[in-house]
Amino acid sequence: MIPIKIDSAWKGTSDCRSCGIRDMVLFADLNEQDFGQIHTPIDDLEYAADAVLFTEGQSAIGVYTLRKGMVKLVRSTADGRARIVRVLRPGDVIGLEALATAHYDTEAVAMVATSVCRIPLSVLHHLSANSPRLHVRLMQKWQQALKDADDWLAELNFGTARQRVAGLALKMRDADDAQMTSFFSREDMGAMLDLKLETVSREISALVREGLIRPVDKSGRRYEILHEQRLLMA
Amino acid sequence: MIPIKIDSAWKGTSDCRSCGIRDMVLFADLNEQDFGQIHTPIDDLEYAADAVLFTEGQSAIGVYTLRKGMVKLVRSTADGRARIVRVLRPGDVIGLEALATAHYDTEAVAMVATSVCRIPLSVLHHLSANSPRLHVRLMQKWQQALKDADDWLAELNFGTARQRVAGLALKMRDADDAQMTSFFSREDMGAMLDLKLETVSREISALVREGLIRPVDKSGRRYEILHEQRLLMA
DNA sequence: CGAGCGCTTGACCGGCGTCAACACCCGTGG
DNA sequence: CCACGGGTGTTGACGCCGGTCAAGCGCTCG
Repeated sequence: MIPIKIDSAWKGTSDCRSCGIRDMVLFADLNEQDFGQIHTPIDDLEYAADAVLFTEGQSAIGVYTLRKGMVKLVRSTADGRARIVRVLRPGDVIGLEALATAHYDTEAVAMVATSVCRIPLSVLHHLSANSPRLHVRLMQKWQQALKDADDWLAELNFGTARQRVAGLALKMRDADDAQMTSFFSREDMGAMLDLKLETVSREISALVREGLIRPVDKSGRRYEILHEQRLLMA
Repeated sequence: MIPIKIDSAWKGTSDCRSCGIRDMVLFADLNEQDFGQIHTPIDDLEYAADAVLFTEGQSAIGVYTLRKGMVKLVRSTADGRARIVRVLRPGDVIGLEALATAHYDTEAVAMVATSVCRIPLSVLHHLSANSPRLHVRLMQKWQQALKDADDWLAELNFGTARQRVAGLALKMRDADDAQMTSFFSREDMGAMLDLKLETVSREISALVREGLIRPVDKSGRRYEILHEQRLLMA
């Protein structure tokens, strides 16, 4: 059994008013009056790759906003296999379910060095009842999470191995540069796509050989998309 | 191309105060004051099997509560295949996403004769801001929908054909009688589990042959669970 | 009673899983 | 500076699960 890393660090409390990604996140359109109602500090936290933010079933402290990095949501099946249900990226909210149940439904693991801020449940409960602005944002985040979940099922877990890998390449494109995309360890990709790591590796090799994508590093994590149309077609 | 059935009927307006399944639904703990704020009628509707409640991308009138029957949520992939992402049962909410976007993200189709009530968006927007009781319920429904979505991905779309069919049998057990379970057309089951209908049929036959389940009708839709433990194990 | 649809079953084939060898990168220590 | 070792990714050989194609069966409903 490999010990679980909890390589994390507290980085101070956040001043959300000056947040660099505030326009993407829950607090996007709060006003001064709303901020005045926040009486519990919001912590900034950083996690190393493979660090665990929280585990499945754990009781919840707060809800996280992902500022930088990537986080995978992992479910363990009854017979012990691990399934990655989604990957979250900057601007996404982690652990929304805690608002309803005060427990996390899935395990959350940083895939690279990651920074987040953690908003206490009490703050969100108070504001969601008293700030229509947060209320609307919250609804949007729920809707986005549900749509993402359905997308993963409908687009990435349906069809041939080739279609799945191609689909993942397209889904994981950089926000700022649509030609670049990120892959993960072949094992993680397998857990996302319900394929074995050897199959993932083979399909990636095939896409490279046929000129649809091109590796840009030696670790097999970053690729350039050369032929978007042929990736879409399968 | 098979024409889409829209075999539905308006059955009057609902008096939610006396709803038979009120304790399961959004309006469970509204008080008289809350009901007083509902100024738009809530319609009761019935749909025949295969009738379409709404299509993917359609602009939304309201959010539905499923009173009786079963509804499948269907996504169409880029290359035209249909994927069933979830099946909803009595007490579930249909089309929650419309609260955030005023559009439906998936197609909803009745699988059997089904009755629903439709709550106008305006009513929910007003009440979710003014009734903390509805607010809490709404959050629970979002959380449940997201958990269901993740469950489908992690439990029913992972592993061998046998595991998937067994998993579906367990998931579709009756609410009031855990020994009984419902199946669907073999084609629909294939679209849920990412299997071909022949494979679904073969796996069901195998489970019957081995004595884990037993058919109780001639149409292949209702089965008795004889050996829950062996279904769980795969 | 016959047509049509959905379910089952069989034979065959191909894609993906399994097992294994090998390549490559990188950190460590001689 | 190179030798070594472990971890990750790639590639090959082979077998099996599930897909494909097709035939046949049993309901239901004209």
